[in-house]
Amino acid sequence: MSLPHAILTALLEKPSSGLELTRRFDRSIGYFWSATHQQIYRELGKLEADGLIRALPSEQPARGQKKSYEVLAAGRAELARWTAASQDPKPHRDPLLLRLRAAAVVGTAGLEDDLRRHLELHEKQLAEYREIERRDFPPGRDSAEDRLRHLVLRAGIDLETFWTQWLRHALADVAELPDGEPAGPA
Amino acid sequence: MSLPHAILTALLEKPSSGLELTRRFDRSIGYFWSATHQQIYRELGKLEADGLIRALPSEQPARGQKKSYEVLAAGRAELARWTAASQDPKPHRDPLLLRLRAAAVVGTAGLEDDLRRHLELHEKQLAEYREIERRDFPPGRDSAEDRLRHLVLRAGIDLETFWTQWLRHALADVAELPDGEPAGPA
DNA sequence: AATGCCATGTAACCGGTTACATGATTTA
DNA sequence: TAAATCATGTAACCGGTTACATGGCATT
Repeated sequence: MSLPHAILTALLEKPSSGLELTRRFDRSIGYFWSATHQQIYRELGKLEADGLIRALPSEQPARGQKKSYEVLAAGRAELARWTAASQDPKPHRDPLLLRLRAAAVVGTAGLEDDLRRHLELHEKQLAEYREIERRDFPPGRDSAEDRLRHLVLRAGIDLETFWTQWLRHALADVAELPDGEPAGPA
Repeated sequence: MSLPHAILTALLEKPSSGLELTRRFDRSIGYFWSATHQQIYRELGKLEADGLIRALPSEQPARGQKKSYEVLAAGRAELARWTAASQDPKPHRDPLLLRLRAAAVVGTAGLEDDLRRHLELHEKQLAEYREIERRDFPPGRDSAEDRLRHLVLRAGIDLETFWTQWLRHALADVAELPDGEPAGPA
């Protein structure tokens, strides 16, 4: 149940319409919690029905008309409750690691290209994060909020760094392996 | 669409019944693709209907009776196809990073305990991975299959290492921040 | 008037989660 | 024979994904 809280956070940072939220999810928020516009509109409806947010009264509510929302006191309280609540980490699900394991059984033929492609994507993402860090977090000045936001960005940078390094190892290993399937099961 | 392929891989490594698969998912496979027994039985039924696996004929198929499966040629081919196919990386979804971002808005009160708990869980997982590495991958000997399996385990070790380090940074930062909510929005 | 974009939605589907049901086998 | 455990399943739900629909506004 994280999507409503992601939206509450985004709306507290700045009241927005559904489409504006969608764009912000495509950018910064989506780096660790992505959402499509369909999800966002659906969730905005629920949050409004639950009394956690409200539409800004200025605009008339009609189809095709922009409708902006702001967080109510109950919404802020719910977000604070959720942030402080204990939550178990959900298990990973990584198809790429699964494919490597499958390749140990059926062979590595065809894998190398996609590993290279993934490496490029992660390198691109890493560069993007580093650019954000350079722009938004110059050394020296860090308020309380900045400290936390920088910490989150650091997680993104370190994760992408890990993936690029791991993929380089993987490519080196796969390159010197025979293409076909290995010997049968033990 | 990774669950069926995770099952095919597991069955190629060793033909098994549904419950045996469930246990193997709890152990090694589940480290990067978890599944419950309900999912597994459902998927075994589909895979059998699609002609990718078959029940071993020895056992009688009755409720409460063990039923083991093996992979057919079509199943192995499908797994090889999937392993080689290009697949886009799916976007991350990490509630913990989201909570940090929310904490930048509503304050860090109550967060510290859960960060500590997560740190302990990741340290435990890391120790488990390292033990597996010590036991299954002694230095020196690595066949082709071993090389790939070791690579996957290395990903687990490095990811857990990242998380433990990041959580220690996070705890240090949160500890020296005021508990309450920070100043209002810009 | 036609085209294209902005903005908000609806509907169907699909995989994962949770709760529960049922039969068979072992052990007290 | 009662309880516990092994083993296989069914059903309802829920969040995320994909495809499509509709209205308003700006440009040509």
